[in-house]
Amino acid sequence: MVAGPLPAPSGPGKDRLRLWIRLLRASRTIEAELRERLKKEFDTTLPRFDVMAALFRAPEGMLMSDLSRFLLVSNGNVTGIVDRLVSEGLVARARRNGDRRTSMVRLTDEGSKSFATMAAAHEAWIGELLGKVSEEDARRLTGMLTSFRSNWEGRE
Amino acid sequence: MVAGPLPAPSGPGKDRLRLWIRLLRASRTIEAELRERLKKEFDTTLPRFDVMAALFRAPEGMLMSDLSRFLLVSNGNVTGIVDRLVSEGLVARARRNGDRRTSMVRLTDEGSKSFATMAAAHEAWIGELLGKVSEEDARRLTGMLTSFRSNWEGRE
DNA sequence: ATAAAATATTTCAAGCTTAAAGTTTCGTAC
DNA sequence: GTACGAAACTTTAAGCTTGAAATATTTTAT
Repeated sequence: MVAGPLPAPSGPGKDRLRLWIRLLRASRTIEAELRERLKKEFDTTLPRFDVMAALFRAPEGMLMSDLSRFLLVSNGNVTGIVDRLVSEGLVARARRNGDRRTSMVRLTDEGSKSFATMAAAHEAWIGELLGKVSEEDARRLTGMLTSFRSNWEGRE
Repeated sequence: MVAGPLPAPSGPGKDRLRLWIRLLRASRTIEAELRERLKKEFDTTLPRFDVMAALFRAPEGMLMSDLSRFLLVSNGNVTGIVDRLVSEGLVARARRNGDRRTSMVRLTDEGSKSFATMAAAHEAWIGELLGKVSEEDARRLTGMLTSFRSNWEGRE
């Protein structure tokens, strides 16, 4: 997946393949840097941060299935991460009146406060890591990725 | 990390943040699709495919440390993946004459044949998943990502 | 009302991942 | 040539990840 430097294959489709490899390497590199900083600065992980970010945007709470769909990860995966966040007091599960299969998951006050701090640092890190991308280029790149989104995101 | 739709925050740096989120969602979505197909079609995993792809480009073999640096993953990680590939007969470790700490890792004939088949399918999948991206747009996007690479890849 | 299908979630096994600690081997300075 | 630090790997513990199986609850069809 992360093929790279040396040869430079050509032929039909090679440009798309090369694009995919660049895309993957860029996101892996940035992701690794963010993971390391989250660990060092806040003693947390990327998956925990992701879940908290999703919940921060939904003060009324989210269902487990909403979380897993939004985060693009499996159902069982979210269970474990939420379990750990609950045991750390950052997230709470609330039984619902109507449907007893589901529970609303939301940030606790502590979780919300904790996330606000991390989010500010996170945004600054992105600004630093993508510093050489001008705001205008960023908008243009975002636009290109957005316009192709329907191609790979079959559902959205 | 994978924040998304609803609100549309603005302010300095928000464009870069939005770019990062798009980048991450694009690569995660495509990655998930590839993982699923590798599993279904070839009963293998993305990490195994990555290792084999790296080795395929280096017929003379690679050191474990070369592999982990190239693939952007930790040293210990590669050990486990290579162990499994060895036990499947797709990869071989060869002791070196000079330095007894290291071993050259390379594809076996079976591994090489197996990879060639998967690589063809893989390239076709990418062509399909990125089908709406014209070859020209692909080259342009690749160029933009490449020109910003030094920003996030401190080493290369 | 009852059975069957659908939904929401958790559990499980296997594998991936990292950071840190441990092992072996090498190079180099005395 | 001995000791010391560096280098290449492996091992370990904890956590992430998936797909599939298991639970529990709700909905739908009869």
